[in-house]
Amino acid sequence: MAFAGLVIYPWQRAPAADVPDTARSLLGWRVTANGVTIRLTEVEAYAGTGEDPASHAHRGPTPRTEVMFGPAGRAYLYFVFGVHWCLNVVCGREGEAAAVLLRAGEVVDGVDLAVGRRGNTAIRDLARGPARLVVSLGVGREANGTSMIDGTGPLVLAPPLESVLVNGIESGPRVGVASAHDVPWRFWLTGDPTVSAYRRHAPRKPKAARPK
DNA sequence: ACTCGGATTTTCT
DNA sequence: GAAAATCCGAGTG
Repeated sequence: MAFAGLVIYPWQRAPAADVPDTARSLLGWRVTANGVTIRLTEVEAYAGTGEDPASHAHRGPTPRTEVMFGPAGRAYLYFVFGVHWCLNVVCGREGEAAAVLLRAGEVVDGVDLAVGRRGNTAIRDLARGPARLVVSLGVGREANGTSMIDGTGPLVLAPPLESVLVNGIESGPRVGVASAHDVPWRFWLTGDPTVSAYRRHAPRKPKAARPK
């Protein structure tokens, strides 16, 4: 019997260059935190320094992206648009900076808790989008840098209990990124209702005169 | 059903 | 100082 703290999944040993394959393989896995479990239905891959201009780590380590350069299996949470948190699983070897963004999933346990955190929302929209997923899990900045493997942090990432054969897996361009529209590194379960709607990156409106 | 704009703060140039 | 891996509500067809 394996010691929980010593479990190493194969993708944790994979190099950063394999992050698209890792992302695809994580579909159907379960993320649990604070009484809510979500089955992943949509993810995106981000590669490390230099190769992927859409990655936060593209220009090398900074205080924010430091955790991405650490060992695979930790959580990388970032704050976006001054409003939302999004959750990534760090991938690649130490010193590399790949990550998989958890974009959407189906709440399979703790639905009541998730509804309490998300407010009046359709069940299937509870985790339909990266920021929504984080709200349902009830995590925030305190989870950044913690392991998602060994149970020492609030988040636990676990393989599917049974083989979750579905219709299939599709891929396409990543959502909302300001560059690299041509890289099909978004993966989702075909036809799953909890997959978020694709939106092309919308250019920001030039700043209007500020009232007051 | 779809499009548009605002919120709000961290990060890096 | 500007941009950012988003979400929600309002307005229109």
